Amino acid sequence: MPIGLEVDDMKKLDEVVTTRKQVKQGQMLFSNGDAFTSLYAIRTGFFKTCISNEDGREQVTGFQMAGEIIGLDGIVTDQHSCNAVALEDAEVCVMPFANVEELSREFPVLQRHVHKVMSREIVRENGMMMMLGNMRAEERLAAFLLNLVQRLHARGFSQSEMILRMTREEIGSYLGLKLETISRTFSKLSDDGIIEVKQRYVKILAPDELKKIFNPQPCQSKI
Amino acid sequence: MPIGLEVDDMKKLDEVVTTRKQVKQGQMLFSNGDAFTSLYAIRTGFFKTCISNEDGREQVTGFQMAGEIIGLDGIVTDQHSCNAVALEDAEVCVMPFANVEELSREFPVLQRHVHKVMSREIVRENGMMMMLGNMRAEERLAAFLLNLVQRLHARGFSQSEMILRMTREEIGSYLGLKLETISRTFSKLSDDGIIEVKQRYVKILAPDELKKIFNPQPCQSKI
DNA sequence: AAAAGTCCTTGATATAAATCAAACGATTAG
DNA sequence: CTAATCGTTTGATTTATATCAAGGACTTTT
Repeated sequence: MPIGLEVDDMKKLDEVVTTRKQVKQGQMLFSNGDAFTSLYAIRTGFFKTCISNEDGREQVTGFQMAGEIIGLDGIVTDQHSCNAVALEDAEVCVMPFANVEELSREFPVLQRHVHKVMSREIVRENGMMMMLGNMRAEERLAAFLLNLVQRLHARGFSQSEMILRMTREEIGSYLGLKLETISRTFSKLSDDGIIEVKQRYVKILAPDELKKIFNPQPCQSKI
Repeated sequence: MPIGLEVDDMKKLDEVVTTRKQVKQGQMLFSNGDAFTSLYAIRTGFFKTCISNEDGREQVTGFQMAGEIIGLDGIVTDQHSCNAVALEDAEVCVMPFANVEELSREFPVLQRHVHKVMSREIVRENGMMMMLGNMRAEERLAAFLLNLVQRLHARGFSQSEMILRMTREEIGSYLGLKLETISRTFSKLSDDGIIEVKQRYVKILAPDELKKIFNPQPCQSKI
C-alpha cells in the first residue's frame, strides 16, 4: 500500500486489514442496498461493478483487479449503490471503514493515500464520460484494451496478450455498446491486423495502431 | 458545512477557508495541468467542469452550483485534469487542501464529510455512465432537468421553474448529444405539454410525466 | 459421445441521433 | 438604428449502432 511508513507504523496499519474473504466466481461481494461497512482491497481475482435501473437496464461501471479498491460508492449514504461481482474466484482484504478513518487520522500518509484512491476513481469516471459521450465504437474498444493490458502489465503480465475475464456483453455494457457491436469491432480490428482474437484470448499485434485509433492525431493538414 | 460541531470547533474550521476568490463569467477557476493546491466551495454562481481530448473533443463532466465542491480531480496527481469555467459571475471559498487534510485529522466529522463529498461524486458519475450508456435522448434530458430543478429547489428556488445557465451545446456535451438533438428534444417535450421552454427559461408543467420518461415504469402487463 | 447451455459471430434491416444546411431570434457592437 | 454575432430552431439526409435472426464454437452435463 502507501510507501513512506516506518516498520512500527506498518504493524499498526496491518490492523486495518482484519480479515480476508473468499468470493467464488459469480458471487457478489456486496450488492445494491447492502449496508456499507468496509472497503475491499482485491488480493486476487477479478471483479465487475454494476448498477441497474428500475426498468432492468444494467450498466457495468468498472472492472477491478488485484490491488484495486472497491466499495467507495457506499460511503456517501452508508449503503452500497452498486453490485460487485467476482468474474473469477477471488480473495479480498476486508478493511472496515471505521478503522480506515481512525488510522487515517493517525497516519497522514494513509490519509493521503485514501484521498488519492478516491480522486483517481473520480478522474477515471471523467474519462469514461468522455468515452461514452464522444467516442465511436472502435475508439472505445481500443481504449478499453489498452487500459486493460496496461494494468495487467503493471502486475507483471504480458504487455501484449491477455485473457479477458468478461463476456462481450459485459464489455458492451461498460462501453455503452451492444454485444454484437463489440463482436463486430473485435473482428474489424482483427481483420485490420491490429489484434488477434480467439474468444477470450486477445493479443495486441500493433499497439501503435491501436493507440492511433484511441487517440487520433490532430489533423495533418495543419502542418 | 458539516453539522455536529461545537462552537469552538467551528472557529478552528474557519481556518480552512483562508480566502475567497471572485471568478467572472467565462473565466477559469483552474484548468487542465494547473498545480493542485486547493478545493473550492462555491459560494455564489455557477460552474461547468470539462475535459478535452487531444483531438479537441470536449466533454462537460458536471455543472456545479452554490454549496458544491470542485477540484477533487486534482488530488490524485497534484495536477488538475479538467477545466472549471464560471458560467456566471461567481465567488468561491479557497480551501487549501493541506489545511483540509490537517483539520480532517483533528475533526472526525470533517473527515467523514470530506469522504462523503468524494463518494457522492463517484456515485453521481456512476449514474452518468448509466445515462450515457443506456438512455435515449429524451430520458437523458428529462433526468437532467429533474436533477437541476431539484438542486435549485434545495437552495430555495422554485421547484418548477429555472433559468438555464448553460447553452444547448454545453447541455449536449454533458449528455453525450449534439446541440440540435437537445433543441429538438426540448421542442418535443414542449409539444407534449410537459415543459414550457423559452430560450434559457424552462418551466416544468408535468413533473410526473417527466419522471415517467426518465424512469419508465416496469412493463404494465406484468400486473 | 451426445445433448444442452453459454457465449460468440455474422448478415439483414431498422432506427435514433448526427450531420449538413438554412433561417430565425436575441443580444452586442458600431 | 443597423449590422454583426451568437445561440437556437427546424428540415433534409446520412450514418453508426441497435435490433432481429440464424448459425457456429466452446463448455458442461448426462
